[in-house]
Amino acid sequence: MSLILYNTLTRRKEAFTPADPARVTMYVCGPTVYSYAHIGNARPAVVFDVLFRMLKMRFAGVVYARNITDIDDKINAAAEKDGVPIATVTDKFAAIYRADMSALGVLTPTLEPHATAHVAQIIDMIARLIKKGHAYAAEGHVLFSVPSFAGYGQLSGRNMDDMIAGARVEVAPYKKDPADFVLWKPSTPDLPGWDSPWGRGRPGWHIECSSMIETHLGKTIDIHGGGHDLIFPHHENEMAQGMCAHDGATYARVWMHNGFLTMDKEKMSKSLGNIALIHDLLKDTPGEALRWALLSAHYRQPLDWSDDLVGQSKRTLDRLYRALELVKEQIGKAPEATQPSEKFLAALDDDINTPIAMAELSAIANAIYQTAEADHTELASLGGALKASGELLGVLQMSPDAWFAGTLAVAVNKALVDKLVADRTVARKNRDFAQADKIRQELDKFGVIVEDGPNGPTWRVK
RNA sequence: GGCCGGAUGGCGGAGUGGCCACGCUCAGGAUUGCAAAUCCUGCUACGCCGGUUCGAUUCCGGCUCCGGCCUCCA
Repeated sequence: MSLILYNTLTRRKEAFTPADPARVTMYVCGPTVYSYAHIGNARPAVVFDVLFRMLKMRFAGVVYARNITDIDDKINAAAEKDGVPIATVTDKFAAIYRADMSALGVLTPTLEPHATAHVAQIIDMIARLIKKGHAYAAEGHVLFSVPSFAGYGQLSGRNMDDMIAGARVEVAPYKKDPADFVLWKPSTPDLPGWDSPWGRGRPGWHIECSSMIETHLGKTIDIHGGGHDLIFPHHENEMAQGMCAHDGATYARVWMHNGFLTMDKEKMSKSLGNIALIHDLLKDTPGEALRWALLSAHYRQPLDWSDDLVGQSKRTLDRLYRALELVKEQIGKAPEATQPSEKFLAALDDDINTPIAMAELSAIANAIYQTAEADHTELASLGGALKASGELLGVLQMSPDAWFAGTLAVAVNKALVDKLVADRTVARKNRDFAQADKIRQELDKFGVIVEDGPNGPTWRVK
């Protein structure tokens, strides 16, 4: 089986073959760090994390870069509001972003380049674009000349006439063509800026990514990913810059875009106010449950976020963890990850079909429940496959004990729960069921459920 | 206006020209001191209208509705 990926550029599923299997390159547009990230921001991070895991399993070397945009007017605004340097804002929110991603089981990318560390390279790339006749300086700005690149519009499937007809293109006196976009813009003395041949200023958004890709990954990368809303103008512009700087070399061999997370059927966005911050969600939901919810729909489909979705995800994982717990009880130790099941791999290989992959996880769990308790070989085998499959998806990585105790309110003393459960066991031995039920009701107040199994009682958080 | 997606059972969500997705929820049964967990059964799904076909949720045509991009945006 080979890996099949949908390519936005060709609008088809294609077999994926990297240019160099020893160095597969992937770049995904990361966050602009000026405030807390919402769960919609997490979708690309989680989706491409799954792809990163798949690539690592398959190829000898994978270089995955996810940038941190730390030059941006919104950052400037936030810093000015608090009267602090922009680094204070960006350092804070970059750290929070990393913590959020970690909680969602997202692996650290190979590289996390910061725009501020690449200003020299950005200036160099802009200078080369000017030299090649694809950009021009005007009134302290440098603009990319869209008409100079015949291939403009191929990614987003739009042509210049349509865009101008849309009449939403910013008109500025220094633009030679209304579609030209900014590579460098001047900074007033109160704004952050860097010296350049065109005066003190700061880079435009699109050039940052092109430059960081060139610096770390090369002229042509295998996979470029990001949210669907980045296709135009961001990725279209990135591609134009990269191809023009490199005499037409392919910029990205495969373009991938995830669909949106919606809330009440509308795109989650700060301006609409329909957002759920990862930071807040993690307060009462395990990261794996959020991750499961994010992967519950195919990555190119829209996904409507709701409390109900999170609840369903949590309960589904409960059942999978219970299967792992059962294996552990029967064979006497936690199963170790072996190999993901073939069906599971086949599902992910087909353009990262996570819903089918997740169905396979359930199938393995069902097989565990239906396997004879004495068949330790089979149980260990199934448990190992479940664990290994979960690993590729980035779930089922906790011990069942930790999972079931995970959301226990901090205020509740774990030792107290254990004591109450022990007291209840004594009551049951004495056949004092009234007392036993009373204790159970007590535990229920903490959200704790006691289950009487063949090997004594266990408890978990609802 | 231009470009691009989507419409599946109580909910989430795959997929397919004819047969079971899968998960969650709910109901009934088995089991249990009672529960929970587990097992069994059920809740007669595929936006509308035509067409092709022995047969369409799946292909073709038309329609309606919803969403996204065209401006910072994952």
